[in-house]
Amino acid sequence: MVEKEKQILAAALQLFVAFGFHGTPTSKIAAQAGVSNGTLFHYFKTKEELIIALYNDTKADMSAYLSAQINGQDRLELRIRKSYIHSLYWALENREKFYYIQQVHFSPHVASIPPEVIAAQTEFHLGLLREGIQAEVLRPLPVELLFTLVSSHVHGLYQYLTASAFTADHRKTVIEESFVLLWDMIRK
Amino acid sequence: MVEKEKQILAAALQLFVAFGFHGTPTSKIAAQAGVSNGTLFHYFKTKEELIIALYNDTKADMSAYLSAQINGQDRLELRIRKSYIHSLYWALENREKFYYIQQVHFSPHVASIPPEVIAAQTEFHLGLLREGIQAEVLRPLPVELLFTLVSSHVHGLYQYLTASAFTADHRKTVIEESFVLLWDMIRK
DNA sequence: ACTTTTGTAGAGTGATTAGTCAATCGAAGC
DNA sequence: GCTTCGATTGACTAATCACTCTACAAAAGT
Repeated sequence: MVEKEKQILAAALQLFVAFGFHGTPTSKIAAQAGVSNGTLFHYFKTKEELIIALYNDTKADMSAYLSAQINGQDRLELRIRKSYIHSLYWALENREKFYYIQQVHFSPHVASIPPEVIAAQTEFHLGLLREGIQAEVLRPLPVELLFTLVSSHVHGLYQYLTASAFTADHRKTVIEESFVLLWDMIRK
Repeated sequence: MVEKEKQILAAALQLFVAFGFHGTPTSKIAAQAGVSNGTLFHYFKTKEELIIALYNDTKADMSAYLSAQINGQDRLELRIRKSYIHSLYWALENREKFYYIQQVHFSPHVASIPPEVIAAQTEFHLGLLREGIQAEVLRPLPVELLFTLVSSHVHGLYQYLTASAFTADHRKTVIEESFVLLWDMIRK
């Protein structure tokens, strides 16, 4: 049954986010997932392996969502716009997952993730930006700089939107207006 | 002796950043600080208290540095500019401390920090921005939005500058150019 | 049918660790 | 010199937790 594996991952996500890595014993994860202690270790050899598997699973989830939203036929600005806006939508709809990714990044467990795995995940976004520079749509800055400017914009907006309770409508407005600010900053 | 307390905080900073909260036992902190196990618990009743004390100490350090750099007589744009640039300089010169602040933010320990303590620390920056909006120097956006846009810009730049090894000169150029981008985004 | 593999359970274990405590030390005041 | 009291020590404890192991059940394969 792959079912149990998913249950374990779901339970781990909830508990890790709520209580941190140290604060959630494997026994509690197993209990919350409705499986025995031994079963957890049948699917994940160590707690560390579970932490990393959950990270990969979460990242894959986000990537899949983004890919589904963006149409390769659209013109570049629209693709960048969609990539920005839907990153935010995904984050807002999957707050635990979005938080978990950052939680892993600020923990010693990042060291266990092969750099090429992390690189692969940003490749899509870097590609978009590279295309923009080449087409002289975006400022001729280093791609990595553009990339961090855009990602931190996303993180900032996320923080702003989750700090207060806005209506879905107002959220949409803020997100779209914030893209205009971002776009004016990076466009040629 | 206040000396020992400082030694413990310094040791804790190094170890927490290198191995995470769970990964560093209090015994190792005491050893690295050159004091006994009991002494550590004489100064900090619990490990949690040590974590929080280190957080406050670090934040105070940053605030003191920033206050010293900014002259209340300067005109607003210069004060904002200095606040941006020196935040980055401090972060680059105190990477462990800067990292630690974020590490705490993505851990369950944030919950133990009274919200008003966190608020007090952002009050200075919010004040600058409020002044800018009132003087019609900055766009009439919600201050909190402006604030997160600026802070995430700082974080993004920090990440970019630490990911690769640049000369001090080149770093200075990038920081100054990035402020222009930011300023164009937020100014009226 | 029967053998093999795979999944599941949960009690058990060895190691680790936060925090305690009783004993000493040393400086300051008298 | 004596007393007091905070600082300091490090052995100790009680609890926790990651992980193992044995036993059993259920599929899958033949």
